[in-house]
Amino acid sequence: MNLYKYVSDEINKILGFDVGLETPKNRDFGDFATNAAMVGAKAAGKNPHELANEIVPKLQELNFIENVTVAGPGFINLKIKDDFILNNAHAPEHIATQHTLNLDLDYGSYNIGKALHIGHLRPIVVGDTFNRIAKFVGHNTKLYNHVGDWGRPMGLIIAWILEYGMPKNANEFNKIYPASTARAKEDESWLNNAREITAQLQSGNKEYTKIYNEFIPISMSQMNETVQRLNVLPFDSIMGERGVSEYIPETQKILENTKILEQSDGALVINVRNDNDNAPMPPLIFKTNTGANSYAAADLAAIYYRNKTDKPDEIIYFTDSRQTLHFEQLFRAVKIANITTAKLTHVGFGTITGKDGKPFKTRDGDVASLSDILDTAETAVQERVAESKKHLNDKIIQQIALSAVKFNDLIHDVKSDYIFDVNAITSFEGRTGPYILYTAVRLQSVLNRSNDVKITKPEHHNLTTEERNLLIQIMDFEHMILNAFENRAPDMLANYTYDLCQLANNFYHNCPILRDDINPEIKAGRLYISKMTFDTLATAINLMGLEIPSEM
RNA sequence: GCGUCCAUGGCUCAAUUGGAUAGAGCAUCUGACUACGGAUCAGAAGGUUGAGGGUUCGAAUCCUUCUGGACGCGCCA
Repeated sequence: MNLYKYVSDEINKILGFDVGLETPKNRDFGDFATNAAMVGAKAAGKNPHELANEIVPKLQELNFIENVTVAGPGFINLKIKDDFILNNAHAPEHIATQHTLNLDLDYGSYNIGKALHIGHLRPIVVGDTFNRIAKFVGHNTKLYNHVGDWGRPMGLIIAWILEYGMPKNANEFNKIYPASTARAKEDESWLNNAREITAQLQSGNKEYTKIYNEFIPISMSQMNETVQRLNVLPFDSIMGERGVSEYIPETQKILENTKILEQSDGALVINVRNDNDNAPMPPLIFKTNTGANSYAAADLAAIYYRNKTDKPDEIIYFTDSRQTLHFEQLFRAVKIANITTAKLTHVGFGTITGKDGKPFKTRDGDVASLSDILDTAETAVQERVAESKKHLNDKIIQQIALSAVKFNDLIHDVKSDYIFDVNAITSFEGRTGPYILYTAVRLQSVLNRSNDVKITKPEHHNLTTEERNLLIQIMDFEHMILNAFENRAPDMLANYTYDLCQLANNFYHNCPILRDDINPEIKAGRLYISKMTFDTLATAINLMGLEIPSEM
């Protein structure tokens, strides 16, 4: 049961108007509180306490209410009956919403030429979890990986290959783009050559296409390998810039029909400025002066394509917040040309930084690759396991390491930068992924040991404070997950899960379950609560794309 | 220069989107029935929420000025 919604609905019904229901930070006040008396006082011409005293008797009639009190400046605090909590708490199930939305989610954005690096971590991890959340609350999603496989980097790579030959493996391939970029910085003719090659590739040059088709698979298979380690759901479409470029002519026609394409210094641009803009708003470049398609053209064509094939209600992009201006321009252009009526959303991430507050680099000063980061975490787990003289297999070590990296990523507010401190996330003490998994493993261990006891809902069970708090948290899952979806904020899920684990460990310590001196009735009640807790935790862990190890 | 975002104990992050006594983790100190699994749990200490002003019953949250930082501002993606 969604306790919050139930209580809120019942109160609104009995009072005849909608009140704002809150859960007090301090549990001593009660399970729920409303500020209705304070909000309504002025309009009613009464003081908050007077008004509160009129409301209280009505609320006392509700059969699930233990007591109602007025406190502070006029808060009305409610306490829910224990029996009601025990009888209505259950582990979360998929939610069937009345308004199922078709959502196109865009994240990942591999770049051909560059191995996946730390900058890909957040979009993929957060995007994946958001996808799982969206499905959990009843929406349809389609996952797009808008691969960067058609822009200037292709020209730079081809130019290099023309001179030095085809790379033999992924490692060799990875060196090409940085080398060619460095050369372009010093040598303008090299850059111009690459730009020219890019334009010709895009218009079908056979020689370049042949080279292109050879290195693309090398790069893609390497990136797919890395992503598989992240345990994320597969993309539905990896149609990248090249794939959507097929739709650029149709998109261009729409833009021409609406007469918004303009010539400017040899380029084709769309003016997206607004009269009340007080910020610089450069035009969106559709085609460059060499005739190459810009990334904006690919983005426009992608929206055109998705609108046609998916009829999405909303397209959500998960990228670095440095692209905010680009998406603002893009969304304006879409609106002007009326390419789709779908809502367009950009979720912009902060940067992952080192301790110095600058973008995270390895000790050598290079951008850390995603696989390096996972390797580092796995090594740290291995050391930790060795210290504690345990023996865990490779799979478990990977599961624990991944939980450390992903949970740390998910728990941060997406908008803000966060510091990637290898030591902190691999110490595994406190608020970490391993803590979450450990809690689940212990609960599972208790459940496994209780084979002879049937786990059913007890007729009656006197709740301890720990049990009560835990059950209320479980009953808050649905409310939380709906909020996480609405706010595009998977960090709400991560924070909730951590709180759940704290309460679960609290319960575990203070409420012995299988010990011999515990009577069978209490044992049954606590097993019931343990099972529900485990199921809730397992759901949360699954939504974060993590796995519960068989032991730890 | 213009714009966007940010600033919360020594450190890393929360705060139900305007609610009550600002909560956790790390680090520090003290403890836990001879471990239903100690990667755990309990307690102590640590705060004028960057600074000033304003809005109202009520501000970390909204407005404003300032300070400090990150990022962005036409042919890169």
